[in-house]
Amino acid sequence: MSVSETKATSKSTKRNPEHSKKLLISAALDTIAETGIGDTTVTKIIDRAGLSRGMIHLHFGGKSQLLTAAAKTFSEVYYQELEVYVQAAGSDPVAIILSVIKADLSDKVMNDRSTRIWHAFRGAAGTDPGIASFSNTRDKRLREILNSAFMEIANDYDAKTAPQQAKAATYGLLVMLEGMWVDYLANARSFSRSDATAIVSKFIAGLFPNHVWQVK
Amino acid sequence: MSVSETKATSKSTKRNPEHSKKLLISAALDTIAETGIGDTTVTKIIDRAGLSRGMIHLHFGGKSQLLTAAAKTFSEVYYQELEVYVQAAGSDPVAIILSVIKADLSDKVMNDRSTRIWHAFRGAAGTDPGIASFSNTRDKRLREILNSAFMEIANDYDAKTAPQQAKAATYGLLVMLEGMWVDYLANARSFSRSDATAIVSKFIAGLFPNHVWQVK
DNA sequence: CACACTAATGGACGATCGTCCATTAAGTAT
DNA sequence: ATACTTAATGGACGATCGTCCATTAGTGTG
Repeated sequence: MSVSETKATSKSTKRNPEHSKKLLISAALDTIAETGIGDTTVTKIIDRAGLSRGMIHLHFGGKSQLLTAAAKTFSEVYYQELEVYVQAAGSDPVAIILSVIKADLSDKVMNDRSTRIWHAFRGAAGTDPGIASFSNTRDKRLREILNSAFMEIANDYDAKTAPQQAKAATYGLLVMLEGMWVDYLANARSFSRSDATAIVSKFIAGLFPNHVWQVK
Repeated sequence: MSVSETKATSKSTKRNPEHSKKLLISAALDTIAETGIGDTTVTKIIDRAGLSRGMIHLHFGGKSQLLTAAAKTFSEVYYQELEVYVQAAGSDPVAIILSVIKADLSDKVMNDRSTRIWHAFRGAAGTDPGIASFSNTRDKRLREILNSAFMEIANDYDAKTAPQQAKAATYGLLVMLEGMWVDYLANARSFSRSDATAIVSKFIAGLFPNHVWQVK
């Protein structure tokens, strides 16, 4: 019997270290989103996870290592989600850029929880080196994707100044998206994804007016 | 003797409640910049201020009230500094907008200390209502100034769509500046004020190409 | 000089922090 | 069944948290 098991790793009830780790990371991220990093305590985390007090020290060695692991997980989830959108865009540079915008402003990527967590980790990155390394991942990867796409586009205007134009466009788009995350954090209730998307597109269109920046 | 006193309120050494309050607020802001709000303790604050333990409770009633007062002070300082730049710009809408950009990216307004404090208060605004009220001041005032200036400019292109254009330009510029503060926070060492200024100007120029967006 | 007022002090309080470990319990091998 | 391994538990520990207040000391008035 028991030949068919839906998941090899999910025994659900008893003795599952891997599941416990994930539970702790998830509970840590939820707590950070709710109270910020400074007010995130081991008591809050283990209460939310429904586990016992010693688990954090057992599986991660301490609270700070758990938070670092949580930052890593959070960064990876963002990156994976982004990649899905970019892959679906194909090879057209305009489509790629629009897909990044669409992804970064989607409710799956940018929401109440993620903006709060992101904000907390950004603040902690100045002090905590472990968190800082994962905090920069997003920028780095985004910058690569956008810059190469903008380079291709800028070449249609003036090949000589294309590198500078692409660099400026990349930076400008990145800070706009970054600023919109902050705006969402501050005014989540009144934030409009469609308005945000339209305005970013309008700004990009001002730089490269011969291309069609149609958001679909 | 002692007819001439440089400042009426500065006795410097003994018994100066007003000076003590300012000292506490300043020490609180420094501590927030260094460790974030969650890790800001009364011990760190009074150590930095060089005052005794009971002063916070005596002058502010508690730690949280001190932090609220600190947020208020910080917001006011930013607002005052901004006003200086805007007033100097005169009545030309382009000059006003450029002055806001210049002010927001100046080393006096945007620096290591201010970006960290701002970031900390932004994060706390979601939980602490007292801090939240001051946290929104910046956006509100900036929005008013920018929107009326952009309205004037947009009227030179198409009076019918001017309100929407102005609104979009205002929002886009605000999120760009916001994003640049975050970029400064994350990468203060490599951040270039001149590059940032040039790129913002370039984006705005893309929206209103008939105007001259010369940064001086 | 004596008195009232209040800024300023710093230690004590209970609560809560993160860490650690002796103990229990579950899974596996012999 | 027995021995072994290890996930999981939860209480105890010293350190530190914010608050509070009895006390000290500086200032102005009679």
